[in-house]
Amino acid sequence: MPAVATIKEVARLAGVSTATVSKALNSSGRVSDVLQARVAAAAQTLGYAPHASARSLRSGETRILGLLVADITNPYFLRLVESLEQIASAQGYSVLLCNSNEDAERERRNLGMLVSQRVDGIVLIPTRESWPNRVGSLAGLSAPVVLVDRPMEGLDADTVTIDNRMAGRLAAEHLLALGHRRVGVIMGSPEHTLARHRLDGFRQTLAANGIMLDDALVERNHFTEEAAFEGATRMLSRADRPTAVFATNNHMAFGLLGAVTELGMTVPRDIAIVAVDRLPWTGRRSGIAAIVQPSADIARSAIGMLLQRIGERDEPVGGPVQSVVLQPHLEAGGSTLSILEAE
Amino acid sequence: MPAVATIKEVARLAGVSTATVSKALNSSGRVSDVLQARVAAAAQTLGYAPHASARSLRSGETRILGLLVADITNPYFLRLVESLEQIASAQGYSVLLCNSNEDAERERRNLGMLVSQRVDGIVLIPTRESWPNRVGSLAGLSAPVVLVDRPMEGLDADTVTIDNRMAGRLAAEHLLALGHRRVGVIMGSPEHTLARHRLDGFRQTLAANGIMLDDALVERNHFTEEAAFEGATRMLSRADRPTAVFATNNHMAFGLLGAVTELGMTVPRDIAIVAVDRLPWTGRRSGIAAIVQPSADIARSAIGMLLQRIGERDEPVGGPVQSVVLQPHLEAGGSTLSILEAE
DNA sequence: CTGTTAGCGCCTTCAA
DNA sequence: TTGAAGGCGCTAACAG
Repeated sequence: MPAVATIKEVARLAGVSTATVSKALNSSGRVSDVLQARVAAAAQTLGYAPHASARSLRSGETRILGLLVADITNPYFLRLVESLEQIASAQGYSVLLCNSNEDAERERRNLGMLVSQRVDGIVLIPTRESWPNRVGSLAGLSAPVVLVDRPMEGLDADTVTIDNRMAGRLAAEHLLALGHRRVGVIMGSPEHTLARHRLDGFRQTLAANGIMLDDALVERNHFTEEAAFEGATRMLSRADRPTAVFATNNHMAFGLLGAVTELGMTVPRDIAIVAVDRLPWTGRRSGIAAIVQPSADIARSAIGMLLQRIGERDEPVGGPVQSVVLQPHLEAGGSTLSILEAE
Repeated sequence: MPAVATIKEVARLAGVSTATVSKALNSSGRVSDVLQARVAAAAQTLGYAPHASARSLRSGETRILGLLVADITNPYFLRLVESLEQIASAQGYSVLLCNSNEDAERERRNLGMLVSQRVDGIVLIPTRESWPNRVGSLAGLSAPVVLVDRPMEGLDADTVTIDNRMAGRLAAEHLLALGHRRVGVIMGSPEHTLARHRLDGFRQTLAANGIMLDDALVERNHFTEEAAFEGATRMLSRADRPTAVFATNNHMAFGLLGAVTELGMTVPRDIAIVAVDRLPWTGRRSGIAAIVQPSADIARSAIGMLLQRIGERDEPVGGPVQSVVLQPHLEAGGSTLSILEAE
């Protein structure tokens, strides 16, 4: 296993100085065509590839972005990672992927690693739990951070989120339009802003249409599929069970779907479901209506803001913190149970 | 945005030399308890984090592994990435993620990037198409490479694959046990070893049980969901359509599933399906039997072999090339259509 | 247009 | 036990 050639070896082979090699290969500074060609040839034959560590030690930039994701098993975050990688790559950045697995301590360690790596910027989907002085640590970071999906109280950082109240509202409007009156909600912990906003939007829209959301039909669980499964089983076993259910994210929807199947029910024949985020690879044919978060747009915004901050790095003052809020949209798939037709 | 503190600043604050700081923080060499504590305190207050680039320039290792994945939209590869990240992380390695998107040219560029980054090792799931001198380039690499899932003709590298003939065999045995006689296959291009092996195992097992696979019921398509959808639609529209279908991977299964739904059929009521890889997050309840590839084990083997090579780096000769073949297993889910019961 | 030089931050001799 | 010095590979500044 020979080590990769260095600039010095290229220089020797081409019969020039290392500075000339550098200039030739980076098209910086003037180099005569003859030497240009000779250097290129030498680099070619040696299979030269510049040593990124040496270069970033010198230049102070790594052309790497850190992706610190709370939970990569969430299909929505996964699609986000996919988009982020693609967009970063198109802009000439590589991507260091870290999964915190909803573990605060892992997030802390991963962040330290990204700092050590001197990544040029960080896309952070924070864990639900925090760790000691998280806000302070993030604020003191030398690399710009953009927060995605989950905003963070007190942190003065760029943010990309969706309008979660609107997500709830779209879900409610969809079910109302189909004639549903008795509806349930499978959600995670109401202590988390995001889930609460989705519920609020849902409830308020129902209320505005004269329907009072029965609190007994709001299952507040842990954010796990299992908890959602149990909650949903409970809810659907009631005599006065709802005709439609709103699931506030992918994990909730999977749990709900499991309960539905387990109970011998079929979607959308027996029950209508609207969920935030399309269930991956089954979306349009599952009979489940989805409130879709525009992950490609979110990724584009996030990387865009990051690159802007990176560009500003040497400026005296950075611009004001930006907060982009994107709108989700309904994707009914045309197959949700309609009470109107049934009647 | 202040830059991260350097070892020099820590040294000054602690009133010692940089060498002492280095020794103290890395527990290499002897340092008195007093200085040890003073250094630790200084590092703490300055928020010191060693500059990974400087360190790797010096040490010649990056503690980064490259993940070069052919197609991250394939749920199976995605689960693999998840496992790989987790295992690498547990071993103190970070992960640089690249998606080739089944594009040979992108793979080539990404590989160059990984070389520039001087990653300590590369997990490669190669694209189906090759690029000029791919084998040569990979063979000449200074970092060890482990090939996952798709072996590569002529490349002398460690490999982790599953027994693809066995995958076909398990699928066939499952369907035979359920009493199916007329079965179809939705596969990608037979030019690719992997798909061909799965078909071979399937066909041979049928033959061994006195059943001749009707070649008209083998849809050979591109490896896309769309192509599979079309092929499946064609197959299921026949008068003599099969009672069970084998899909050779996730994309094929999704296409097949789409066709089934589109034609108003239900799984497993109207047709039995067995597919390689569990459809993500729907597996046990979908009525589809899965030939499961043990992704966690595959990831463990791959990282293990890589770390072993990395450990051997300075050795005179590396050990012989290893080729691990893992066994898939059937996960029927108890809900596949049984012809026996139906009769 | 080309080459020499210095230094980015770190770790590892080697000498005290 | 501690510190001084050199060099990993690269590029920007300057000198020729």
